[in-house]
Amino acid sequence: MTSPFVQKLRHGACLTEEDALLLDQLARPVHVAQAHHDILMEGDPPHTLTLILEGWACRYKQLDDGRRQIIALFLPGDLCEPYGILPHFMDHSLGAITAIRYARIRPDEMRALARANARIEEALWWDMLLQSAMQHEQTVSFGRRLAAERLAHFICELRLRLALVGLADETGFELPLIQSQLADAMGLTAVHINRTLMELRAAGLIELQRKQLTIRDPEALRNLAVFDPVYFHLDQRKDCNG
Amino acid sequence: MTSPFVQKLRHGACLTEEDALLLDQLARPVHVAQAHHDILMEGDPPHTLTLILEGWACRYKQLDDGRRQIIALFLPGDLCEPYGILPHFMDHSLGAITAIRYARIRPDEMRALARANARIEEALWWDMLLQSAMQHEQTVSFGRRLAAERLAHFICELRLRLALVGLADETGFELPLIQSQLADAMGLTAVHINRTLMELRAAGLIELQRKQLTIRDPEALRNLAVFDPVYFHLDQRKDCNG
DNA sequence: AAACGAAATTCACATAGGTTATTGCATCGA
DNA sequence: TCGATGCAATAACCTATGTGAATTTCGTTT
Repeated sequence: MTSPFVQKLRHGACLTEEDALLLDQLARPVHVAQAHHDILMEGDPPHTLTLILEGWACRYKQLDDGRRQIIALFLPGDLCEPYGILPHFMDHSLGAITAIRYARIRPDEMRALARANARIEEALWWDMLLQSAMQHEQTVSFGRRLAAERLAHFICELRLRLALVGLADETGFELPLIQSQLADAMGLTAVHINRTLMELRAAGLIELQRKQLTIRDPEALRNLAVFDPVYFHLDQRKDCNG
Repeated sequence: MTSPFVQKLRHGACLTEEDALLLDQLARPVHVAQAHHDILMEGDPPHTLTLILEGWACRYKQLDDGRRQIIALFLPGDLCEPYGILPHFMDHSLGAITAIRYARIRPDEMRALARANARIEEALWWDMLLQSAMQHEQTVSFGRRLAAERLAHFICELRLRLALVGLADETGFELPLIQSQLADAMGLTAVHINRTLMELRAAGLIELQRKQLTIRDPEALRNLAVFDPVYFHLDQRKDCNG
């Protein structure tokens, strides 16, 4: 079984078996965190990068009056910070959504590996390109998409991200977020998430029960979202041949 | 006169005179673009990084029905893409807001320079950290801040960014955006930007006439925005001595 | 100074989404 | 079996922001 980290990075560059091994060796030892617990809090010195191995986590900020915004979701294989630098102090928190397994990686080691291995370096840069492109789409969603479009886009993007690490197929995936977490992730309220979910259900686009999201009509969902996956830059990889 | 690029990067790492020279030599030749013209359009192959030398530019996306979202503003000294990688095809457009002067830099040259010079590498990573932190704040703004808070935050952030390159002081700066551009940048409509601007004026926080933004009450503005500049990570630089 | 066009301002009205509260339904531990 | 508890669903009402016009101001050109 290849790790989700390697599995994801292979979409950005051609990695050999040896490259895969080098990456996986960095990702030790394995740590765990319980659901709803913080891995890092705003103001903490991070010391290491965080790599999610299993489960879901998120980057979030909380305003003084309690308003909370989830800035990014992290799935298996996701690096929670750009690989080359750590801030002295966190300007946001990193929280586990489900129970998670994760690794802590020192950025100087990551940098040394990238410097020594052009394929790995390429893969890591591609990953940053994708992270940043997803941030851009999020700005577009929050700024200009209606709730239903926004939710549809979110589902399409999540499905593709999970598919890259073998955790989703055409028909759906496991979505471990409750509606208030969805709300915090989408810049809406829980009540409105509920309404919008109902709307998508009524339109026959999705189903969602017991944390299992089923996409009933993929094309209609993509159309509503105007989801175009070019921003994943899956064309960046040179052909991997012998 | 040090270039705005070097001037900005000096906030992220200690650069010698020689480092500054190396960076400035990369940034040649100089190109120009007229106000309102696109430098790169969605779908174009970019070939080079874009470095803004003078004037304002922006990253934006346009939806099919005309809705437009400005994703980021680029000021003098700003690199419009992460320095180490270019997508094969742009997933967004890059447009000049004012007339601009800019340089085109090949990412392999940028990477080579960073690899050869640890101070420059550090500075570039800090710049990426800042870019990404600003994106996070934008998500918080769009998701959870009311129009007046959002606008106030935007002004505080812009002022600080411009101050880093000597283009703003405590009292204000030149803001070359018309209200419909402000609207596209903040995920609001021009009418509501107008209302909100009026509100901030009426509260005695700002003035804005003939593209000159004056901050009348900096503290009140910061309070309204709950603006905390820790996310600029201005503490990252090791002390620069002898 | 007149004339023009772009931008700012204002108005009346519409609506997407927020707020607060209630209900029902699982699940779970005692 | 019985409350707790957490979450989904829904309802009634509210408000921040959007929409689609005027109308006014202002900078620029003639």
